[in-house]
Amino acid sequence: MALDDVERCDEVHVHSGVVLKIHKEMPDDDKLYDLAELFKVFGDSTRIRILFALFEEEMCVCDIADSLNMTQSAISHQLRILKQSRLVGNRREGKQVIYYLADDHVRTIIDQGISHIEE
Amino acid sequence: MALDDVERCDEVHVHSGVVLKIHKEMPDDDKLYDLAELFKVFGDSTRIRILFALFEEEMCVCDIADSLNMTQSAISHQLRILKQSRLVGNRREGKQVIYYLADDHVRTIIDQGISHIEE
DNA sequence: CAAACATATGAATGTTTGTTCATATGTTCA
DNA sequence: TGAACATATGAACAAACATTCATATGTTTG
Repeated sequence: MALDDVERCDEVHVHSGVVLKIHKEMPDDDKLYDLAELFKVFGDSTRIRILFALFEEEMCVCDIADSLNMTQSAISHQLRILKQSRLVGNRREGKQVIYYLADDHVRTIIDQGISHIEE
Repeated sequence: MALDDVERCDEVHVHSGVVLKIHKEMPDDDKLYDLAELFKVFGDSTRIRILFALFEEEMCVCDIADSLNMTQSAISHQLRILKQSRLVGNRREGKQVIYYLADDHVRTIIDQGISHIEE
């Protein structure tokens, strides 16, 4: 589909200078996709609860499932998603796998979210 | 379902002190739900693109649709979601409705997201 | 090596969600 | 007031998703 296949409002209302600037500042599709994917990960309360749990300290899967009162399987599936987006890391310790927060962005993003909803 | 209906790992692995602390620090369900709902809003590339457009300047619905090369209806549906979560505001100016960013959290959250994916 | 434990994963299922299409609401202007 | 324009919205549909269940993989220990 070409760029101009879609309806337009009157020329009066479209300021082509701005439209150009928007195109210029807009990240490319890959980056927009990655960004949306990242925020999607925060968009589930189970995953947010996992992150809050890991704010306290690193933990094995079973401890997380226990703290959140959910099944091991459900938690494991969600940890996979959190790990794919590099929000958490893990390491094996014997039979267990220990998960931990990957970096500080997690906390900053969640804190900003909280201050938004608390306004 | 009671709190202890779910499987547990060996007592050795559950540090009840930590579990208690997690329960203490964990926001209540309403807040977790609201937080997840908020991030869900960021979890769609169309909505992110709308926010990027509004970073440049406030705009009417038609200009946004135009800049993003999408239908008025699709944009309008998404603006409704953005407005519900108070990320954007709007005002009517004659036939048009002008949308604008509600506050700075939007920018901070997106910037943190970008720095995470760029790491 | 076998049993027990901890975690991961594939398939199935019900739910949520983004877009489209048709149409309704609201505003201006002739 | 009626036609034209701008926006909003409900219904429908396909795609994405979270949990469950069954089972596989990996690790320790007797």
